[in-house]
Amino acid sequence: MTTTGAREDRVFAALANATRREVLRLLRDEGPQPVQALADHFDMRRPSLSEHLKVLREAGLVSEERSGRQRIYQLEAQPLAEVQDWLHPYERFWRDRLKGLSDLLDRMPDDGET
Amino acid sequence: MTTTGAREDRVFAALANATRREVLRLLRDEGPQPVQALADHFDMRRPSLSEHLKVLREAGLVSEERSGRQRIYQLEAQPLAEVQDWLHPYERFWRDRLKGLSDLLDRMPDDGET
DNA sequence: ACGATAGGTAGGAGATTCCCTACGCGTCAA
DNA sequence: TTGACGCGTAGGGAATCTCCTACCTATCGT
Repeated sequence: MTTTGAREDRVFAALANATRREVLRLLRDEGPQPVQALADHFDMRRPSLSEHLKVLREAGLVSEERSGRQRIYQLEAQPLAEVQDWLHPYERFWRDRLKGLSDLLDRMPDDGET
Repeated sequence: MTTTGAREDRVFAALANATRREVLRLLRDEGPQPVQALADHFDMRRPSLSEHLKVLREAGLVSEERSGRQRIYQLEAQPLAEVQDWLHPYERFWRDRLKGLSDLLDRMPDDGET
């Protein structure tokens, strides 16, 4: 119904690469940009960056808008909102855990396992 | 400074697989379990699942605790908290954007793309 | 029309992923 | 001790990833 898992696969896989995460950061911090401006930040040939942009596009994380002979890329944050939704059911876990842990450590000084 | 990106690579890569995400969900919803109990949920040989567990371990997403000849796996949510932290600077983006979008959709009923 | 510029696509090399079948190691029950 | 059980590791094969060097199309300036 809502998820085959395939969509999330794409988003997470897109995020599993430092270059692509840096592209997202650049688009977030510096706004929409053409490919060349992005490419200047990387030690990589432009066609390789083009493929990273393709991965990001197919994950829905960026969109392109043609402007003359340039392609202006823009951040599309919706898939990231979905990641946050996915994360949500785990939230109580690290809350409970960290809170309970510090609590525990506070009141039982005997434990000390490896 | 704080990140080479290598750690985040591992976490995102670990999450970029439906089997591994399902393992995390099982550990979250059903609590700590030995490998065999997890394996029962998948159409996959046990050694393959073992490798998925290894990936999750190396990403810090699960921990194992030996109990006799069993290995009890447990969810470790801290890397997910780090993912949420990573997500945070993007949050304002989808807030702004979705608000503007629903606004737009509300007042232009003509759209109808393929 | 011509050359330069912006950027995507083709195809290939090397690494990595994801599954498999063997097999090895430690633990429990007899 | 012998065997069965729980689980990891070795090694291999097909697919995918990530980079590269060509090369192609479209647009701009002259």
